[in-house]
Amino acid sequence: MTAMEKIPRFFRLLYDHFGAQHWWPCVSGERWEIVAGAVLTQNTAWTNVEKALKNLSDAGITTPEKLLLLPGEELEKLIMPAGFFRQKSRYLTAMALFLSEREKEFLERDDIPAMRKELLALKGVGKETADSILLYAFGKPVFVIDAYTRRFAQRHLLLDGKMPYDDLQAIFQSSLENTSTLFNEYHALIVRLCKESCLKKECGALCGELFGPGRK
DNA sequence: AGCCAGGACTGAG
DNA sequence: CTCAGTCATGGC
Repeated sequence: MTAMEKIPRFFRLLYDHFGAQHWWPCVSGERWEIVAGAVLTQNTAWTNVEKALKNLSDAGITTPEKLLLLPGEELEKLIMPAGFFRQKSRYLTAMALFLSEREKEFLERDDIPAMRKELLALKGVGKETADSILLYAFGKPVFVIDAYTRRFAQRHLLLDGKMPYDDLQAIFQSSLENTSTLFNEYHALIVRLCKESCLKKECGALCGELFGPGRK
């Protein structure tokens, strides 16, 4: 079975086993919290991101506009638990500046490649962060490739886990109906699977049960 | 005591 | 293009 054949089938298996995940995980559901989380989670455990997000929420920073009123030093203190706080405070400020001007327009626009380029032009926004924002904050049909997706592709789709980002993304997107709800669920299910039974980069009994023998 | 986590930037080769 | 070094905290 080819990867393109496996991808839709494995979604069914995951969905039937775990059910709907309703991502992105966040407290308020505010768009800004999703965007901030996407930046803060860069190479950082989500438990630490949650602490930073709670600090921001408690401080009343729930929109890009409110963040822009906060002195940079204060911002650094609030997000400290998420690590890399000096860079990330600048990244968040740049993002807030951008969104305070373009957020409305982004909601209605449909030219995904153009929006992606604009996000990628911001300091601190790479492909994964840009795509997470497009999918989870703006509901655009973009498949997010992260460390979990690569692990899943390597172990179960028998692909080269370190192939270029856009190539791996193209495989997923050409194997599925391009809808944000599907891409949202699929990525969430991959994360759920990895957290549940792919710890230490190896799969437990569940993976074998769902997909059959994969790669060592 | 390390090692790692839902990356991205910079500089060098 | 690939690669190492850098950034920082908290949990295990």
